[in-house]
Amino acid sequence: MPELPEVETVVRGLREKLTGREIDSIISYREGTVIDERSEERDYGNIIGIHRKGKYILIDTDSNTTIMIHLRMTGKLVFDQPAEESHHCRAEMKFTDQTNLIFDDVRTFGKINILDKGSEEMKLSFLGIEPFDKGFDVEYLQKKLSGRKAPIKNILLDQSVIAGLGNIYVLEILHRAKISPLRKSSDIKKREIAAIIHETKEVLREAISKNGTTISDFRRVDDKTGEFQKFLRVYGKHYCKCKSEILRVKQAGRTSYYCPVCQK
DNA sequence: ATTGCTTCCTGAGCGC
DNA sequence: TGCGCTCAGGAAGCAA
Repeated sequence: MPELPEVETVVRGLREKLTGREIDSIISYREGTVIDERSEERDYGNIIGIHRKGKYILIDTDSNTTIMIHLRMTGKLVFDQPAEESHHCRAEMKFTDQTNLIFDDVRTFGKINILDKGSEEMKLSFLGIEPFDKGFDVEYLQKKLSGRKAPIKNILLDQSVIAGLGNIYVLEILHRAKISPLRKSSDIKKREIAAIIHETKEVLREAISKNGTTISDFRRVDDKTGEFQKFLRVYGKHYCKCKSEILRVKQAGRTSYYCPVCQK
């Protein structure tokens, strides 16, 4: 499931492969996957920049256009692959030099929004802070947690609090910070908040350096898998490194994994 | 204001 | 072999 490190990995791949290419067409093979919301009809233009906000991929062109892509759970962007080789091809971007980019998405939740440049600002204004921003510090998180009765796990998953975390990384962060995902947010102590901040940056940095986590579907732009799944400590595990059994519980509709001995 | 449930969707894995 | 059930989950939308 693409979270910040996987999206960052894809963005880096896209930047290398797509920068400077001219978009000839964008084909939607499924109703609702590609949505052109621009104020007027015009060419897509040449790709001049690719970046990321939270889990959203943003592709800028010189035609006053920003292409916003969200992979959701099973979306993949694969460069230079014939559409017929992709099992669940939902959309395709064709370039004037005959190369292409395939949007493959088994569960069809992913979306490609074609926008007037700048209008993504408003659309993404609900997003919270980026984990690598200077402002992501104890003071920021303390403010967000104070008075909140929901479990810490739920708050960390909230994109309007921190942009980019998903189920896997939130659980890895809490395990490294030695905090149970069940803890009430307002009860988390200052030094524990500091641990969460530190481990968030650390886990994300490590995961990006390993090209993200592939559990089942995630692929890089060259269709290779990530490697961080080898370094997970709780997600999907049966035993903690301390030999205790990892517990599984449902929180906000998602499975949480945690070690009742290491995490308090 | 905050919280939590349902919905979208398909394929894998399991029991019978 | 094949059927039906459960599970995986990001974010929107809605209800309490």
